[in-house]
Amino acid sequence: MEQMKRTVTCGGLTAKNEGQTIILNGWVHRNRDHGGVHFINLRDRYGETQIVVDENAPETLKKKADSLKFEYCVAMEGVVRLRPENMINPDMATGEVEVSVKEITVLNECLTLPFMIDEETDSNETARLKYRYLDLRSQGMQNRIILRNKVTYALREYLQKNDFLEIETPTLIKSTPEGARDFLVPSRLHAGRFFALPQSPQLYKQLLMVSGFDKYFQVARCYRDEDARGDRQLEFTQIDMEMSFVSRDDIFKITEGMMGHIFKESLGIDLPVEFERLTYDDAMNFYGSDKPDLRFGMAFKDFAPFVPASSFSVFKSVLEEGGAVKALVVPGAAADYSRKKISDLEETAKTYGAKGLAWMKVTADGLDGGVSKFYADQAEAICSGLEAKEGDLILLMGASWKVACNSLGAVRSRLGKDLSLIDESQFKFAWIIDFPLFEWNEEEQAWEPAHHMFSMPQEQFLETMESDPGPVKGDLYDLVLNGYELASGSIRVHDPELQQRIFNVVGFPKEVAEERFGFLLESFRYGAPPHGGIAAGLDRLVMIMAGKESIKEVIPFPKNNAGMSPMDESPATVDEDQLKDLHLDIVLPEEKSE
RNA sequence: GGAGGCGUAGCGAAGUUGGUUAUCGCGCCGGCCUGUCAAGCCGGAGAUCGCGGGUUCGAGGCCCGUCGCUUCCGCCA
Repeated sequence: MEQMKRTVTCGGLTAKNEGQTIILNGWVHRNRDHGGVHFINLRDRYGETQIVVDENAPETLKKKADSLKFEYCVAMEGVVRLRPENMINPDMATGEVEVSVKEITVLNECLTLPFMIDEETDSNETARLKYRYLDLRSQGMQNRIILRNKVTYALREYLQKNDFLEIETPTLIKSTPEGARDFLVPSRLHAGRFFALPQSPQLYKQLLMVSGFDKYFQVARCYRDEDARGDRQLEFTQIDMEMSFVSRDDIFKITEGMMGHIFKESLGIDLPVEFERLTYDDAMNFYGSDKPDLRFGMAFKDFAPFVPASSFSVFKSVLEEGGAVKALVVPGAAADYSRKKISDLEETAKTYGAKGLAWMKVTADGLDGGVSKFYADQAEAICSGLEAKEGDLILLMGASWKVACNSLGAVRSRLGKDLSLIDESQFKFAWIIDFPLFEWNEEEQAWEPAHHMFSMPQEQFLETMESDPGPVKGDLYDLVLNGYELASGSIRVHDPELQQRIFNVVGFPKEVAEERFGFLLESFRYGAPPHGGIAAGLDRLVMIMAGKESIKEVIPFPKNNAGMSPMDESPATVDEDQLKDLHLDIVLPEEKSE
């Protein structure tokens, strides 16, 4: 092997190398035998090079070239030469040159592939995950893993330059049952006790603030034992940050700077210096989502003013019950949207709890179709109020405020895709600010934290927090990008008294708080600085940058949506002895009878 | 936990209102070919149509059940 070690990579040859004798190591990407002349594309992660076996090559060499199959790992020695003028391949980085091969060594053969290794693998996901090491050979996966590396490199570079320290926090920690379900790790040394894997380094990064590490970050692996989705995995990576002596705007600034640096360094794209800001209320009222895709418009209009004068009773009772009636004007869609297509949209709305989706079309003479007869006499006022023009489709949603927003928001998102309103090349960031701190839980008949309990209420609500929790806004913020929640953070509570007041509002017993995170609360009594932070999903960020719709496309070895790995077949059963060590008995759920 | 979609050769797909030997492309095997770069041409092998049951003279297509995957809701920041 020693003498067939590569002297150059498959992406490294240009006209400048003409005449050099070189050795390449790589994989057989394509093999084209023309009888006389024979071409082999050799590939490694740096690129591809065309190898030529000339017609006057020795028979043994020709035979050897002929025996090479897809993905054989080979070493080739040869001479770099310029391709004939008319044979230059402009689509290939090394397209000016080719290597006239003198010796071929097969380093390892390859079985018949389960799928072809192309630009992108078009095989089913299970096969891709089972043979992930092959899937990762595709150009697309290689590019995305390389992009991911560029992103983590750039963010570390930026944060280090801004005096942040990268500090590791433990991944065997105490379970906190609030929020997502924890992954548990049984303790061998302490029978009946468990560690949890962190859902985030939240408590530890706050403790680091108490310790005086005033600018912290970590590329942190986090775990949540919840059902997976296209943009959610059991384990995922967060760009976790925390700062002391800062306000919300300081955190925005450093995050904007970091994103700017990441996009510039890894994609060559200039982002705006500051991102747009949108309150939670506006995001919900206008786009029906707390993570709106702002690459297209179609903001909702309020339809409530037109309800009382009409005899359409459904909307009337919605308003009487304190709900909302919202309108979505779809420009020029009246002709294209048949009853069938509108009822498809209605189905989308229904998955979000809506009971129906009303509609009407704007014609030259007023309103037509759907519920138009109830609003005929207000046609002019409605059209000017909603800024609707002839040929537009008006969709109307009446429901509780939240259902109306969410369901019409889902319809808007779908229309954005269906009508190709989205410029896929755009990256549209926005801050969503002023989230409510508390949410009313109808079932429990109690207030609960909208996010978590450690976020600071905004100053102007401090006095009325207990008497009227509903309107209390927190110093909470999300960063959204193209319709995805990319990052989430808050200014934290660092005052033990204020923290206790928040526990009281959500009915969180003092003893339980003491038992769960007493160590954090105690630390606040030792001169804890005011602090706040943010955590951004690295997988989601890279996914969006790569133009993909699943984070599995940017994670080297992801689980499938059932939370399993088809490659190693984990999770798996373990030996009795292991269970015994851990003091565990397995009780499987009973078989369904019948 | 719930809803929709999918399951046909190693991979990707087609398969009309149910009707002989289940079709196509890629890959695989054999042969031909002096410049291709998704090479081309000729030939060949390869499928109990996810599994189980039912309706029918006859099921890849219809019905019921079941399993798997997938998208979404719930859940989750």
